Amino acid sequence: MAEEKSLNFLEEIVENDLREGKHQTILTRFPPEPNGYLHIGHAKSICLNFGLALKYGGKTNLRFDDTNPVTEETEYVESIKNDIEWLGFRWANEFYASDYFEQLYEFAVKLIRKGLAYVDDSTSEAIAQQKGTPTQPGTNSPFRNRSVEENLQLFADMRAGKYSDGTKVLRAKVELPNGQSGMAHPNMHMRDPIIYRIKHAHHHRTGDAWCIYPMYDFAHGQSDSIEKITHSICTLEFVPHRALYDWFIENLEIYPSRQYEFARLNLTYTVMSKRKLLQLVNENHVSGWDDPRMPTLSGVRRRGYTPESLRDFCDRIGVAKRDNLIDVGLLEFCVREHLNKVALRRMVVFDPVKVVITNYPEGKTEMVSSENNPEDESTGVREIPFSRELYIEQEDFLENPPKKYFRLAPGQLVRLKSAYIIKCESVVKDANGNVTELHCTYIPESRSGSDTSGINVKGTLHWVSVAHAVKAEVRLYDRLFKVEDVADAEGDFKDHLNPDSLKVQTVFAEPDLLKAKADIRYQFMRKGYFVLDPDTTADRLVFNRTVTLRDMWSKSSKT
RNA sequence: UGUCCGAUGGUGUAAUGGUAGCACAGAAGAUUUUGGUUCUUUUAGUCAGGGUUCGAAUCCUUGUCGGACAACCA
Repeated sequence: MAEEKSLNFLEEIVENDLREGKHQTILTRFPPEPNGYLHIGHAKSICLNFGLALKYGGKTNLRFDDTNPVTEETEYVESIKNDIEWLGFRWANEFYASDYFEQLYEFAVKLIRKGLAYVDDSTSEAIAQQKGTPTQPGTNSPFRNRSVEENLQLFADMRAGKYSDGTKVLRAKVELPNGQSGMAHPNMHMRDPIIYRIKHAHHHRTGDAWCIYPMYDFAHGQSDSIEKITHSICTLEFVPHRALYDWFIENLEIYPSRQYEFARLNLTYTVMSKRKLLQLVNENHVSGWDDPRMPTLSGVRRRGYTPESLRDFCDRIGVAKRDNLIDVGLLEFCVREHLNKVALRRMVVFDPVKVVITNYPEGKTEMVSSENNPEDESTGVREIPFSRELYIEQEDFLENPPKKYFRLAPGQLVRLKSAYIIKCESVVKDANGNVTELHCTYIPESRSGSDTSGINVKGTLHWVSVAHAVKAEVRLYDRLFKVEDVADAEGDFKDHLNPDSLKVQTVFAEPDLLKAKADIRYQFMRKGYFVLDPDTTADRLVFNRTVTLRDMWSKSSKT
């Protein structure tokens, strides 16, 4: 019997609605504004909206919330669609809030007719003034009591382009239950909110057809309603908007979509706001939106994260209404877990020291075979050239090793992965005392697969044959920020950038990596998971480190 | 000083009046031709006070703490 996973609060709501017959099926939507790139926080929302529909046999629309022409561009539309598909989801319909401009306009007219909206000539400063503060009630606009006819005419004139930007707006006219002006509403959003503003701007889809555009509050809920979205799921900062959301639906007498809010994702050692990410890009702290250190979907994709691991992550973090700060270690766990199963093992030496096997014939090369992935036999084996001169990692040799050091040391034995057991006989140093070569002997009968030596060694090292080594560039990434909770840290968030978040080095790889492909994941044995970067050219291989391997040794040896 | 939302191990997330569980992280051990993987074991929690109840993480109440809200942004 499979253990049943408990439901999150949204699943409970949906199951209740279905059980009580409130809905026969559910319809959700993912509503990005095309003014930036998607990040992991959006992935949580995408997995939630699409996941809920998938789980309960419903559908999900992709709807671009494109009501502000000055910040929105088609370029973003394309990247957003690409990211959602990459994550593995398919939308039922591709819609745009701008598809509904005409209908939204009619909704506004209806509100005016009902005496629930008015054209206001106040300046934006005056309107801000009228709003009051969270602790003080607002005051009425002097234009609040214009007649329906005048408002109708003025609003039509706004649409017709008779007024310049900022000179007039359409405002909802909210009344309190006791008949008093809504400007005294305890919820700031209910204090006669602006619902249409004049912007003589070119829209990415409607072009110059409009010079008035609806505000978010007058577009989102109505768009949900038009599409008959059953569950409109958004983040916590929209909680105070819900009263308005419902107010419009009620007064417009349209399909009652319902809004539900969950806590957005926060991750340690990074930032998750479009504004801050944009700043990192514009000020060249990163190479672009797809810099592998960025939490954008394009960034983590380039970094080598898989859609599977991201979906798993979103599944594990859960959904609730309390603020949270997820340990980025959980994300790393998810990607390691997936990559461990699919990545092909390869050997790459990062900081080489030469090993000369003194009893191995000069000029001889033999091929040893090694499994591509011990987790998946179907991936088969590959051949690796072995010869007299090899590179191993500098850190795999210590002249004076501590007690539980399983690697190479004078007189000590180690296994070279998929090849022979060797013994360190002597150390060659330069004038400065730096180790330049290790002279070793190998045990011929210890060959991998036909080992008759009877010797058991504790350590196994990766290596590459000097004569056959292929040079490559690796880009090693670390956390973008030095502090766990960047948003909570003192001062400007950029003060906390990690200066060592990127290290580039040239490494020596086994020749098979010449055949590396962008869609194949690799584990450089004992070093981490890597993926080919698009910067790769015909004569330069470039790899991004997705994540390191879990490393108990460095952890315990540090203390 | 207002309204709204929230508070469970280090981090997340369950338990819906009846044994506080799971995952990550941490620790210990076993296996291992990756100090990886895998497998055992293990540390650690209900914000505080009062109340209702046979019984409270859960209900009531007061308080404390955290967050959101005053863009012609979404």
